[in-house]
Amino acid sequence: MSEAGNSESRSTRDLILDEAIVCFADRGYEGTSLNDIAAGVGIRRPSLLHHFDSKEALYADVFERLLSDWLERLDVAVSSPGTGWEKFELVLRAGFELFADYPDYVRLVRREALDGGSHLGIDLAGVLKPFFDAAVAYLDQQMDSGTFKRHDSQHLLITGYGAILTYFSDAPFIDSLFGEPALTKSNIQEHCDHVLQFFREALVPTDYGV
Amino acid sequence: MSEAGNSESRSTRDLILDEAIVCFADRGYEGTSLNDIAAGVGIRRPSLLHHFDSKEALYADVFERLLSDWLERLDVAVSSPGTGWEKFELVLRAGFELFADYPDYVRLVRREALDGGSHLGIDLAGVLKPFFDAAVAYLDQQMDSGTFKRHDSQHLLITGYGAILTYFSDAPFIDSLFGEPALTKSNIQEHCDHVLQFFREALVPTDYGV
DNA sequence: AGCAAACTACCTACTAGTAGGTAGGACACA
DNA sequence: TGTGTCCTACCTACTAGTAGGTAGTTTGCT
Repeated sequence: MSEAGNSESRSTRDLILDEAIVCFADRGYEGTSLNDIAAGVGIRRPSLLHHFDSKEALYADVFERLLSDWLERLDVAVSSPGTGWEKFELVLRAGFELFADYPDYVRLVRREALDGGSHLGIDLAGVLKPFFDAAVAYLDQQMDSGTFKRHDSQHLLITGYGAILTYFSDAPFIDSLFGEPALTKSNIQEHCDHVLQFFREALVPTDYGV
Repeated sequence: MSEAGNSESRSTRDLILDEAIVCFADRGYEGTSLNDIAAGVGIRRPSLLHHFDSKEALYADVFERLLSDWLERLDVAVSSPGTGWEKFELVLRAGFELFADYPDYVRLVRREALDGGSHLGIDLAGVLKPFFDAAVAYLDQQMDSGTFKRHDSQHLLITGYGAILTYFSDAPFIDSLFGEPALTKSNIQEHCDHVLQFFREALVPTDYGV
């Protein structure tokens, strides 16, 4: 979160946003009623609507907060020093860390990607496209110089996006397949290490070693 | 589909199931009303409820049809001959083919995985777990014998699951990132080839060649 | 074959309940 | 005395599901 502090120091508006994220992530936009959110905060629906003009406006604000959090951390990771595999690993680990901190956000984004952004004024893909394009350019450059093995950069990124997001978004499903909770610290770490090993073996030429 | 024929040869019940799949995949369980589905078929809601006891029963039937379709094709692919990478590639390609045929099914499963199976009597993960366990055993055996490089089989499968499903479930989102439709025949083929190349480089030891 | 009972598939009209949203009053605090 | 925050009470629109009725077809009996 951008803000810190216990529930008493946070404004009602922030408490509503907190609760809305959980509800929208859990049950989706249509599956969540304003009554659910208001009840979670401990107020009535009309009081909630005093802080937000409408359900759509609340949803948009939730998403705005999410995106600003993400872009902030993404910027830090992307603008970090390092080259080749080192940098790639750093950005990927930052992504994992981000998602591990906000698994609710991940499920929200997944739902939005599924719905095609129909609830939103803002265009999720449009906001992320510059980062996507920059990543494509970076990968192409690494492949041109021989630091990375040749792959289709766009498809590679989508594969990575899917491999990482799915672990968080489909956690309840993976719980059942694994027979143990997917989102424990150690299991998240394991999956992160696995994805990194996987990408390294697919990307880094063998004569470059580790 | 299990059944074939044009819309006139299909029973009303089947037409309802067809429409329900599209609606549930598009807008989710909560976002779809029985009026939407009935209107898509060209009948009234009460007539729809003559064929299905309730909305939940309809949803369950949709899922039952989906699962039987999937398991049928999965069985064929899994029980195919072949060893090592060949077999792995065959099963993966079968999965891609299946998803390409029924992108709506993929989005439905994704939504269900997100919701944790809350709408369903049957347990999606429970049905798929035997296949998952069999795949884990197969991979472990390949790694023990040195045919595949060592990875965590469970995490490897989840990574593959995510990499493949995401391309279909998040297609509208990927459309925007790519700047062109993701679900064209050629783009699906490209992504399939990419994922296979990716997995081969991560799995097949270099001294085994192609 | 002819007739009647039963069944199928659909309809309109309704129920009870819930959704998002609004109007206006109570209360606290500056 | 404002101003901000909350409330109750209400609205309209929509939801899933039911009641009851009506064509048309199928079935069974003579």
